[in-house]
Formats: sequence, structure tokens, C-alpha cells
Amino acid sequence: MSPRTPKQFEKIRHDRRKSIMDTALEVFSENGYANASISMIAKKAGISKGLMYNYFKSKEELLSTIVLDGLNEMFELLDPNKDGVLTKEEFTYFIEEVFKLINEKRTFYKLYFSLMMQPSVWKLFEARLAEIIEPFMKITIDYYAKKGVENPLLESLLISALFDGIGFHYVFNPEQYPLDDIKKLLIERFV
Amino acid sequence: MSPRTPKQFEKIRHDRRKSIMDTALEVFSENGYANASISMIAKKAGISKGLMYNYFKSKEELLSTIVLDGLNEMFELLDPNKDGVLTKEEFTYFIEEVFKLINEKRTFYKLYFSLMMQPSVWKLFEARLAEIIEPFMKITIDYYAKKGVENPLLESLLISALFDGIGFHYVFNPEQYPLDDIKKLLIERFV
Amino acid sequence: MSPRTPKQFEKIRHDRRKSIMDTALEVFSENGYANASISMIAKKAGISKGLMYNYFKSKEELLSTIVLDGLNEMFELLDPNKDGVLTKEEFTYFIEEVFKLINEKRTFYKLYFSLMMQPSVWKLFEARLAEIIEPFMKITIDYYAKKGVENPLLESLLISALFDGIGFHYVFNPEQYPLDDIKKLLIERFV
Amino acid sequence: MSPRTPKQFEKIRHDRRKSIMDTALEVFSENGYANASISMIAKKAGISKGLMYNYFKSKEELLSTIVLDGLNEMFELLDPNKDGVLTKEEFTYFIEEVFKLINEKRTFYKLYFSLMMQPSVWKLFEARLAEIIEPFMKITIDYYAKKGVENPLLESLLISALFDGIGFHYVFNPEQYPLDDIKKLLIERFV
DNA sequence: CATGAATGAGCTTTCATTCAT
DNA sequence: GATGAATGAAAGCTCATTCAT
Repeated sequence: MSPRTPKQFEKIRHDRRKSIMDTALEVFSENGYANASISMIAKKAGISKGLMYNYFKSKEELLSTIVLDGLNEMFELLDPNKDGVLTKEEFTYFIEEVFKLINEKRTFYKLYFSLMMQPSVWKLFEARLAEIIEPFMKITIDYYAKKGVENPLLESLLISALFDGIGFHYVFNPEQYPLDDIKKLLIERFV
Repeated sequence: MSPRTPKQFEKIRHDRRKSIMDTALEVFSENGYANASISMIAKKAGISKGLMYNYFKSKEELLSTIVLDGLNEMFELLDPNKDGVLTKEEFTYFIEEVFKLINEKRTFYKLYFSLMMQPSVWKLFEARLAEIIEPFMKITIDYYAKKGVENPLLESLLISALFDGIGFHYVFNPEQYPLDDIKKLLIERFV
Repeated sequence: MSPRTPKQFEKIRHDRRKSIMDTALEVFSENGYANASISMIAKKAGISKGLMYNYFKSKEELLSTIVLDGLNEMFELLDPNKDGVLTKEEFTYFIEEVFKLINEKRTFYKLYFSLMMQPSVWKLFEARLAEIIEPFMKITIDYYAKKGVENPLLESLLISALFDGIGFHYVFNPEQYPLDDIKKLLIERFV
Repeated sequence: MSPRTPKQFEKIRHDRRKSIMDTALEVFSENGYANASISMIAKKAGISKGLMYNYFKSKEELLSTIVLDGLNEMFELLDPNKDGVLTKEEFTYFIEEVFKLINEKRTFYKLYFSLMMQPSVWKLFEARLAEIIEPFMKITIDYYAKKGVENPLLESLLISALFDGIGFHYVFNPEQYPLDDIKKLLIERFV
């Protein structure tokens, strides 16, 4: 039982931080930000309220960390990282990724939607989201332009509206939504 | 000098009630239900907090009155009232109506989205909304079936996701969204 | 249809006043003073809140008028008005009167008990009540003294405690309380 | 320096809880439940309003804890715990106990009376009180039956009315009430 | 590092009272 | 006289945040 090394301490801190964030995401997403209390989160995470403030300096910072983290994951998942060109196969793959995202990050997505509707809160994340949406729009516009679609921008707006609309409906009623069929249809129709 | 007649009282009540509801819709929509306080609403409506409760017996009743009223208007705007058959022209007209709705009731639409994300609150309105959505789904499914589309249900889900997605994006950034162009494209593509 | 005479106006005022007081007594007694609202009373009395304030300048004044009036009635019912001497028959009659009072003024009695327990409110009526209790005590003490009871004061305290205790129990559970039997026993035992 | 141990926390909680209950009993008893505000209690107890709700989840729970606690003490003080038979000495002792109770728990007794008069609140405690009153009635009825009194139930009602009536008067004016003399008289007369 | 008691601002709601008509 | 819309103070309660230990 030698004393813990600094690295071990850091790992403990990191793990705890992650566990708080996971718990908080769940609680925020379930109850809405305003209705979720720090007490609930702390209890569910198995720590004291005081300790929470050791990891996040306010409820708002906790939220914003969660959201920015989530957006970063989104960014990574969606980041094509391919220098400009998007083939048909790549676009198909891309859509698959979007749907994987919708499905895997359902909880996050729910929170994201609920925040989006509150300008007062949303302002915090708008900029970061733009960083994700912009390349997404650019790459699809390029794709449609190359494909010879009449108005690539509109086409691109259409498919992004579809992504959000589908995500919205799915998150709202995940059990009965035919997500896979919709995905296939989308690939048929929009690739 | 002479006391107010019942008719005068009724007018006062009606006007005030309307003004409270209008203000509240704005405040709820801007801040989310949970974040909007009765104080904010009262101040913005230029009345005392107490008076609110002369008109609505709770914050929840205020919300629910606003939402049900809005859904009723939606219902009237969208109610096809055509016994079963939907021609191409009618469907075009129908889409026009939906976009008119999105545009005119922007504030309400925003509130509607934000509530959808909070199951605890949403339960209050689910039933009424179903009455609107159900005939909408039915009529579009029928339309696509008659048109010979392979999977009418999926097609219908697709277009309803589009409506919500577009509404979502438009509400979010109404100045720059090319709503009319999108509408034209939608009619071209989905009618 | 000649215009109403001043006397008629006065009668209207008097009747209305009485009706407000009766209603208020009921409402106060049923709900307790603090839980009874002016709105409830006005509605139940069939008049507007504003008019209430035409008859009583505050809720407290309404209460105090009711209580003092009730105490006056008590006073009249119990006032022996017999110059000093109290025969056995008169004492029996007196006890009959007390029980009649308990029974007839059940509602008032309930209010009276509930107020008695709140020093802050009670102070208002203490003096008037003393005027009633004092001759009551005096006359019973005299009675017992003449009868040769060892300690007339104690005996008098005992019977007045009994009156209140019985009233208390009866008011609390009027259906099952054997008021008449208790009265007979009391006369047997204490006259 | 070192963090507080669970035992220390428990002591803090226990002490504070007791202090709040003591203060609240006084305030409720002095002003009546409805007229006593949490603010008053908190101020008198020297704590913030918020803290109250760390210890009792509502005003009603605070009241009900106090009353049930008091009734339990009553129960213990009065619980005969003697299997059926009640001798003359035991009955005397029993009356002594009742008077001790009236005297020691004056504040509680006052609250108890004031609550009794408000059916809406009283319902909460009725059942527990019945547990106390029932054996009390039973044991005295048995006693009087054995003694050969003509109507033991009436006799029992009489003495319980006396207990309440005396308590009532004593609580109302404790300084001048000859509680001991009354007690002696009661024992002479009713044992 | 960890705890949870404690605070205080702000929330929803109620209601006696006023007053323009 | 009569109405009820309107006010404002105060109630019960919640919760993010602080801090002594």
C-alpha cells in the first residue's frame, strides 16, 4: 500500500469528473436543466454536494462542459477529415455515421434539443456548434454541386433539416421509430 | 360615475387575459417554461403578480391554456376537412398552409419544441397533439399510397421530419433562412 | 312603487349586515379565522367583496363584531337578572339554559374555542367575556356557599370547567355525544 | 481542520432538530398553526428559513412531528400498563399523572386544543389520539362499573370533560388557577 | 480531499384591501 | 350603493452556492 502517485491521483480525478458528467447529462436530459438540482446529481453520482464544486465551479459550468464535450465528440464523429472531395461511398458512410450518432448519443441529443430552444442558454454554445455545422454544410454542398443538383445549398439545407427532424422524432419516441428504414430511404434519396 | 356594466367587465377581462397570454407565450418561448417566472411575465405585461392569478389559477394552467389554444389554431389551419381524397393541388395547398403556420406562429412553434423535450410537462398536451398529427399522417400516407410510392409510411415520416426540421432551423435563425425556396423545393420533391 | 323610505333602507342594511355576519360565522367556524377568506364569505353571502367593506371596515372588525355579538347573546341567555338569590329550581333552570346555549350556538361555540387558543386574537374579546363569566361565577359561588359546600369557589370552578369541557367535547363530536344524559347527571350531581 | 465525523453531523442534526421543534411548538401554540409563519419560527430559532426545510419537508410535517411526538409522550405518561384492574390508589395516581401532564406540557396542551378545533388539520392526528383516549376511557369505565356507579360511561365522560375543561382554563390563565386544590377536589369527588 | 449544515435570493401562490367606474 | 379588477405584502418552499470542520 504505497502512497498514490500523482498520476494515480490524476486518474482518480479524471474518472470522477467523467462520472459526474455522465450522471449530470442523464439528469439534465431527463428533467431539463432548470429542473435538475445539484443535489440530485450529487446523490446519483454518490458524492457530496461540496465535492461537486470541487470539480465544477457552478451548475452552469457543469452544463457547458457537458455540452461542449458532446459537441466535440459530434465533431470528431462527423469530421470527414478528407480533404475536400466526397465520393458516393463516403457520403453513404457519412450518413451512416450521422445515424450512429443520433442513436448512440440519444441522451445528449435530447439535452441539446431542449437547450437549443432557450436563446438565453443557447448563446453559450452557438459558436462551437457553428464550427461543426459549417464544414458539414460545406461538404454536402460541394457533394451536391458536383452531382449536378440544381440548387446545392437548398439540397443541403433540406438534408440537414432532415437529420434534425429525424433526430427529434427519434429521441422523442425511440421505441417505435423505424430508424434503420428511414436511414436506407435517406441514402437512396439523397446520396 | 355609474358602475361598470357586466359587459364592460367582460371586455376588461377578455382583453387582459389575451394580453397576459400573449406576453406569457413570448416569455415562455424565449426562456423556456421552467426558466420563465411569473414575475417576468407580470412585469412585461405591466401588471402585478397577483393579478395573474386572478386570470389563471397557476403557472401550469397558464401554460396549458396557451398551448391548447395554439394547438387548436394549428388544428383549424391544418384540418383538411376533405372527406378522404387529397389531390395534387390540395397537397400543394396543404404544404403552403404548413409553411404559413411555421411563419406566423413562430413564437408558438418555439415553445412547442421546447416543451416537447420535457416529458413531465409534455404529457399535458400529448393527447391533443395526437388529434392533429394523426389525420395529418393518415392523409399523407393515403396520398403517397395512391401515388404509388413504395413505402408510404416512411415517406410520410420523412416529410413530417422535414416539416419539424425546417421549422426548427427557421425558428432558430429566421432572418437568413430561405423559407420560400425550401418550400418550393419541398413541393417539387414531395408532392 | 314609491321610493324607499329611510326606514326601509335601514332595514335593508340591517338585514344584509346580519346575513353577512351569519355567513361569516359559518365560514370562520368551519375553516378557522385565518383560513377563511373574504372572497369565500362574500361569494357565499351573495355579494361582492367591495360591498363587504361597506359593512365592515376589515376582516378583523367582522370577526370581532361576530364574537362580541355572540358573547352578548350568551350574556342575555345566561344573565340571571335575579337580584342575588338563586334557588334550586332557578339553578336547574340555569343549567338547562347553559345546555340550550351549547346546543343552539354550536357554530359560535366552535369559533369561540378556536379563538380562545390564540392569545394574539383573544385579547380582543377577553374583557367582554370577563363581564359574562364574572356574574356567572359569583352567582354559583353564592349558591354553593348557601348550600354549605366546603369550598364554594372550587366547586364553582369545577362546574365551569365542566361546562367548557362538555361544550368542547360536544362541539367536537355532536352526533354521538349524549348531551341530555350528561345534563341530567350534572343536575343531579351539582345542583 | 479534519472533517467532521458522521457522529458529529448526527449530533448537529439532532440538536438543531430539537431546537426547531421546541421553537415551533411555542410559536404554533402562541399564534395557532395557521397564523404561525415559518419566518417567525426561523427567526425565533435563530436560523434561516431555508434551513427549516433541511429538517422538515413542510410546515405540515413540522406540525405533525411535533404533535405526534407530544402524543407519544402523553401516551407513555398515561399508559396504565396494568392488566385490567385499577385500584383506588392506582386511580389516584392516575389523576396525579394527568395533572402532572397538564402542568408540564402546558404549551403542547394549548396547541392540542387549538388544533382540535380545526377539523382539516386535526384529521392528521385523530387516529393516534384515539389510541390514547380509548384505553383511558376503558379503564375508567371499568373502574366506575366495579365501584357500582349507576352509569359508568356517563361518569367517565364527565371526568374526561373535567380534565379537558380544567386543562382549558388552566392553560388560559395558569398563574391564578388553583390547580392543586382542584386536583384534590377531583380525587375526593371522582375516585 | 470531503462533508453536509447553512444561507439567501428568488420562486409560485394567496389574500385583505383599495378604487375607478 | 355596488362591482370586481387591481395591488402589494407576505406566505410556503426550493436550490445554487458557501464554508467550518
